[in-house]
Amino acid sequence: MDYNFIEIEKKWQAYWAQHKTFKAEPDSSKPKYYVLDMFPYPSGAGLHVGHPLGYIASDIFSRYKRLKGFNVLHPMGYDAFGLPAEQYAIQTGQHPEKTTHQNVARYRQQLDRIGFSYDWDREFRTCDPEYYKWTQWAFLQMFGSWYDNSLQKARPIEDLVAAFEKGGSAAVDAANNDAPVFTAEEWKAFSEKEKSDVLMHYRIAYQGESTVNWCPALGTVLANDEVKDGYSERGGHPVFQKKMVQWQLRVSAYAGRLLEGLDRIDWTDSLKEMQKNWIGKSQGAEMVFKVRNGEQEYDMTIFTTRADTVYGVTFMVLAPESEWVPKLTSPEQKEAVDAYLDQVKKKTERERIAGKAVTGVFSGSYAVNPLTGESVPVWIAEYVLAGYGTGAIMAVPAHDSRDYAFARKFNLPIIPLIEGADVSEESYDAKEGIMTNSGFLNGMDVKEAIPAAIDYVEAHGIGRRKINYRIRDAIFSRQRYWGEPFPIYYKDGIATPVPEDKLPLTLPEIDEYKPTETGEPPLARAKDWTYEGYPLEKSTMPGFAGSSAYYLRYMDPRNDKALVSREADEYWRSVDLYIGGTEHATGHLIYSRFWNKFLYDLGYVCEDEPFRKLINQGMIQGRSNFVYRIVNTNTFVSAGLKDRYETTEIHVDINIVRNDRLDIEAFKAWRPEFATAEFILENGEYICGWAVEKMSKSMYNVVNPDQVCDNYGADTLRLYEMFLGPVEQSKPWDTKGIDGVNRFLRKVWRMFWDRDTFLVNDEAPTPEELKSLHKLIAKEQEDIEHFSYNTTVSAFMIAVSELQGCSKRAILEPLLILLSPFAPHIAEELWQQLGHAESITYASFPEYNPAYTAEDNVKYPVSFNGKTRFMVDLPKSMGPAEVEAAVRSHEMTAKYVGDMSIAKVIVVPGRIVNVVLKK
RNA sequence: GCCCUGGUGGUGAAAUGGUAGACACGAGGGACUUAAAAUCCCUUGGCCCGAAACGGCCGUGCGGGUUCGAUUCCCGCCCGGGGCACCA
Repeated sequence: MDYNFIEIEKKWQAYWAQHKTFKAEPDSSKPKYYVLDMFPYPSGAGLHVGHPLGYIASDIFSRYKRLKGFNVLHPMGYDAFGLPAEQYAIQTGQHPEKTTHQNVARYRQQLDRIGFSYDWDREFRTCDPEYYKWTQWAFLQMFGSWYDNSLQKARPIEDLVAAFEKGGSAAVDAANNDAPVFTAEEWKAFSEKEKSDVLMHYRIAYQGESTVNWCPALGTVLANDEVKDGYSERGGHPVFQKKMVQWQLRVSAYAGRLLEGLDRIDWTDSLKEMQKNWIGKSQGAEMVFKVRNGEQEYDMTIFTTRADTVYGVTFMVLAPESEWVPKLTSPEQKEAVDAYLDQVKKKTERERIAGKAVTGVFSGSYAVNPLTGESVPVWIAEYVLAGYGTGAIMAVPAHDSRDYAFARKFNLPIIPLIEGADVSEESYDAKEGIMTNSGFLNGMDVKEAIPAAIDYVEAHGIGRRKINYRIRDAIFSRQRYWGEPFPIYYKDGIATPVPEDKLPLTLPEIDEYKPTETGEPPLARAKDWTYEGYPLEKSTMPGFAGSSAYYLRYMDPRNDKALVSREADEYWRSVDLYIGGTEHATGHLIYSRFWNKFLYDLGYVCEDEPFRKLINQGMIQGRSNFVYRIVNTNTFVSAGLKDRYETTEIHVDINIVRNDRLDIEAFKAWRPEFATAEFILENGEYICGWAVEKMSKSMYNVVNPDQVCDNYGADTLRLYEMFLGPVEQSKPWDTKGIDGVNRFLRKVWRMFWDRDTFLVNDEAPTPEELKSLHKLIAKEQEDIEHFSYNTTVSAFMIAVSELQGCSKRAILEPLLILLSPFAPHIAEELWQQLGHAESITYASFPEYNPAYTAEDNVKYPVSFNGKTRFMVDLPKSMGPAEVEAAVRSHEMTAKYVGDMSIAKVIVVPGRIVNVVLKK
């Protein structure tokens, strides 16, 4: 019998589906293990060979854990709301639901061919109403909650109302956005609308005005992580800053916990670092400066991390969008300020970043330095950001490079505060040196001066210690159709939740997916988009809404009473292993952690962090091939000779190239213009050039997993993707090595079959055979736990070549179990041929017995003055003195000693012998 | 600019501080075969000596250091990949 992978794979995929082999149910008799892949967005292009890399790794881990006796939850689904389907709908008029459905079907088909051990009964799409009901539900919970800073947790909004009734706004320390100040009496006197407006400043899901990333081309706002270098991540359209009222999530309230939680989870350093950067904690102080515009005087708060430099403040700067700008613009300067603001507003985000030109305008007002009493001018400049700190800064040009550039441009004074600092050419930003020109701080080192200055400021009521975070609240509305509708309607202008028992609030049908002529979101086109006669919210939720809690839903996907039942949540708890790309570091992985912590605060889930361990799989890049056409001809020259001619490099479809050799006939047939092509060959072959590039259609370098499954089988694909290198590493897809892996599987097959003879026998294994097997058991165990799959595959190859010719059941049975996580189809087939009625999934991982691999002898490397010269086999039981004696009398020793003499012999028992020679 | 990563043959890569290059591809040679496919065996980091050798020298981006011994640890650079970036 031959190794017919096509039939074997079909057979076992059907078997697993039919027997629900991978169905997971809570089972208190077994330890649980939850392995999750970042679910895909089903795009129209289908899967390429890079997508399954992480899926294969997680599948191997899942199958391994099952063999180890764990109850494994390994689900899959689709992140199905999003822009591409909607853009396609706008262009074609086709309902995004339809495209999404088709794409999902195609993804499922492709996934099924690779033989994943998913529990498909738990599959869902984020655009299913039964699913997004719970996205809407979570939103309503956030709408109905506020964040208590003193308890550091979210609480029901009713608690806040009760506190206001008792003590007004001063009664609580709550996260808020510029909430007004009021007494208990004032609160009681507020109208319903006024109360609602006040509460809106506290809700965790709130509506508020803020500067947002507005993308006119997409007709929607975007979250910070959806903008890259001033362009939209999807589509690459320019993005502008604009003030708008939007739904937002108070992620910033959780900044401290998001940061501190990183210490308790097993993620890579680089990913934690990215999140730390994104959260951007900085410790400093808020300080109050008196500011004066003519007769008007105000207290203006600024944030600084360098309170020690307050003696060097020579001017103040406001962000153009700051609320202080109108207050502090003097009548004489009004025209200049307006012109400046106008100019700033017209810039795209891109221009603002890229230009880095120093711009600004004087406001006409002055501020008083609270320590020196000196008066300094207040400027307006775009290098100060409205969204960070208070949107206003004290400028210390001597010790801040941005302030320095500004001072130079506008001729403002620069006062150095650190002894010996030369500020004639550039600012001295380093936090080291001895303070000078700084009153009571003089003589201190900067490191002492910072806390000393803050202490002073606090003692004199000028300011207080403050921690600022860079992370912003997440903009949560999109002016789009293909997303979750907000379960919010407007009753007399008050945002009111649709009752929970009316969820899901399903997307209405509309006839066109574009925004309306008046610029309203597409939902404005829906007939009767109202609730009990009141208008419903017309924007929809962003892409990350549906992916923020999907891992919880997998625990209990068909529950229509709760997002997840208490029992299911307490059994599965959180994701033990999460595999996905780094591109979600500052998006999904932040939002999910936030979302989970919120649900945790309200007692809906029992774990505070959703993903205990996270592995980032690398990207698989494409390996493109090129042909070289001699200019103005239809003649192509082989890569090795191309330098002799003037040529143009042309991408050639990698499907007509094998090992960089071009299939000339296929090339002629590829495109009509090449039909008459001529070739200059080397050694009778046309050698193509190559390059590693992103996998994309336009570079003709996309490798589709289906092709690989057709040619080599899913088991080979799985093994090969692992063999390619460490999972975390990015690498080009290169089919060169795939034959080796396929050869290995055929070798395994031949341990069982010689043509039509079934070879397996019941002979007792030899010590050597047991040693090979147990070395492999130990290696696989060790490697899988460390996600080092490539070395496991190598270990398999070594074991199989050592075991060549061995067809003993006692060896082959455990070998198949070891192989099954990697190459499950072939393992199942041979397992069945060994007479097992049940799937190999239910087998147990073989027990490692160190006795079989133990060596009686130790191989000592013998070094002379550090150069290892030879190895000597000595019994393990030998003591250091005996080892030394054996080495001294070894025949090779005399040769290396030569005319020198032995000064001493260093023996590290079990490790090394080093002979130190001297003249 | 700041932070994180990585740098080893023709290629993908492997090495608890202990014979660098396992394993695999590719390449070369051979066996089997009418032939091909498949399979199996040998060689394969560079240079040198040699009839041969378990012969010599060099070699893990570069320069230092620690050590009997460094791909591995420490310091200073160079280059690639990724992230953040007027964050006061």
